[in-house]
Amino acid sequence: MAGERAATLSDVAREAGVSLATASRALNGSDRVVRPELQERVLAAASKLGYTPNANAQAMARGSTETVGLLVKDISDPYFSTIAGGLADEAEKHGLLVMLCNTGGQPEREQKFLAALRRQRSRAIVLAGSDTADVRHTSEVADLLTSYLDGGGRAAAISQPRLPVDTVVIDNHGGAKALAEQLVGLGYRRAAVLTGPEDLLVSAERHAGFAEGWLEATGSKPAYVSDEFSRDGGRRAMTRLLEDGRNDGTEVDCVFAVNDLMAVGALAACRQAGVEVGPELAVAGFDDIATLRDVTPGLTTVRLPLADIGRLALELVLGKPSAELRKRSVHGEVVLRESTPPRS
Amino acid sequence: MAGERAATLSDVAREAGVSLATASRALNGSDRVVRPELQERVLAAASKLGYTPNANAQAMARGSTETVGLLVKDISDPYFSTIAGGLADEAEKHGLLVMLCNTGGQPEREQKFLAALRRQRSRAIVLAGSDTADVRHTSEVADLLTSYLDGGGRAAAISQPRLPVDTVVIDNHGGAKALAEQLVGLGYRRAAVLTGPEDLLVSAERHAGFAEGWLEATGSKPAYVSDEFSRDGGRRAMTRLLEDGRNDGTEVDCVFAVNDLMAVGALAACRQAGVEVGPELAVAGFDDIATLRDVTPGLTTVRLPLADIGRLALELVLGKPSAELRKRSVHGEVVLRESTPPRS
DNA sequence: CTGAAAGCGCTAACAC
DNA sequence: GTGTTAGCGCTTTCAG
Repeated sequence: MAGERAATLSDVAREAGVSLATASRALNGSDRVVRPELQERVLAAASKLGYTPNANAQAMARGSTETVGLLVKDISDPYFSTIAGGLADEAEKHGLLVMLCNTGGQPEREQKFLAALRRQRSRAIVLAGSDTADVRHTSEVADLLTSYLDGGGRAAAISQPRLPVDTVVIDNHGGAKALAEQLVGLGYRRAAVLTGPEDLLVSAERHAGFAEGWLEATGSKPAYVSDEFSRDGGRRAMTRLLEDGRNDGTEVDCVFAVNDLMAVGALAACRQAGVEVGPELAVAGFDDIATLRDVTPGLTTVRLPLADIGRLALELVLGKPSAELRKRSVHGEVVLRESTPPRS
Repeated sequence: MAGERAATLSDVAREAGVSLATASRALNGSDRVVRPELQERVLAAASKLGYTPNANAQAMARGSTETVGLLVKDISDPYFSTIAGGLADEAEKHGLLVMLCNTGGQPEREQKFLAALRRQRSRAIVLAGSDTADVRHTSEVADLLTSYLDGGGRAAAISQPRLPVDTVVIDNHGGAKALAEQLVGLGYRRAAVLTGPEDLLVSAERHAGFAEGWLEATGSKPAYVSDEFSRDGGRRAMTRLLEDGRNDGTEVDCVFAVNDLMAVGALAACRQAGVEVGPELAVAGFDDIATLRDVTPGLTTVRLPLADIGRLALELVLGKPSAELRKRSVHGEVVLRESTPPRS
């Protein structure tokens, strides 16, 4: 069978003894209606020939596709894969295919993907986690998006509203602030924040929110240590924090890692240093990654409805376009667990 | 600007004062060469007009696309997202876009996606984790794949070789067997397996491999409890196992959960039941999910090079086609951690 | 090296 | 209702 030129619509039309147009109408229910008898003949011919419509040809003729693009920094990161899961689910409901673009956080790749998505005439593009303080890159992305939008595309971002598109705004600041307040309420008084790179917005916002809450509640600013926005970054930052504290007597009683991955790294560092998290030192994270809900001690964190965020972003980008930019805010919820027991 | 019909190749050609053919050749380096001067003129015109090639049109004219499809059961599951990450990386190197299809384990969806991918004329399709003992569904998928292949498509699977395509075979049996042997070597004598649904092949294979290893080493077959192939399934199965053991005196000293997620659920169940994993009861998993490497106690497991598996699958499916089906075996490596200390 | 022209497979006016 | 016939935007013979 191999090599057998795939059956086309005209093949089907010929086989059914009808015109091209009729075959087309019968096969895809346009507004026009086809006589049942013919309809059946066409369907029969199509299945006999093993006909499969050519989506590319349809896209050309119709001027629109059935695909949406999703840009993430790293699909193997549970934060993004959970968002992707929600978005993929929603896409399926709309009969859309999603093009997964793994940028690896590299600006060039991001731009390349954006161009590719534009070439594909993707119906819509959702950008997740592409927030940097890198102004140059941000403006290049903004330009690419703008021309994509001008061409009739739709786009949305999941992040902070720095791009000229609809966005699902995650309240990193508020969530971290609420967490700080709760921790102070539990009796903690000396905090440190484990942050990612300075130019990573999520990290910066969570840091700022926590600092603000902490300052308002205690009158003092939390210390902080920066490292990678990853499990190992968290471990290293915590190790450094522990060492420094011992050397200069600036021990803290509570640590906020700006995401769960870093928090888990911090947990590991504590374990290695013989510090018992909970009784001796409180540790909290952010995101509430599902697979991490079983670490011990249970990690206090700020829960984000990640899957919903993905769904929401797609809804937003598929909804009817409006002149002004839309924003949909999503708030986190503080989840207290054993890693931050009430301080006695 | 909006609404402005996107510039086409003919616009560019006209603007540059050359023919359509020349513009095409200049813009995409066909085998033909264009005089540098003209080349430049075309490039200039293209950038002036903000020209973006239409991938759908190219696909039609060329008869081939730049996309590959990836079917996974659940992208938010770290097992799949890690595979997806590796595959996406590799795809990027080849300049390919990946269409992510989240099947949710539903056969109909899987078939729908396969059809969609075929319509899209995807260059290749990689199926991950779609292994059921459901013969009917398997054969329907096989049929769909066959006709896709006949149409010139390429496909590969990650799993067991039950489909008529190249496959990256994961040695679930061998890995589990090796784990069993090591556990016996550590001094364990009474094991139980926490399995997923009977018709899930990965689960069945791991169970069988473990049972075989255990039987050969101890002369007895491990008990087993089935539940969902998930964290909660693991928790429930473990809870039941613990209760039963207390009631009828069949306590075990060692438990093998067929994947890390279930193992983590089992850990939670033990914690709740006041059983100390490690000293009192050994627990092991399978996969070595990255984010789970920090649970306490450290989970003994069988490490699978998940990202490599994704990469490998793409390589396989992109490599030159061969008459006979190719298989690439991937083996797991037992990683001993604190959850299975040597038995004293 | 360049241009003219014939498709690629399908949809959507537009007639009948 | 159904058929005819232009395209959709690009690549690729086939002639020059």
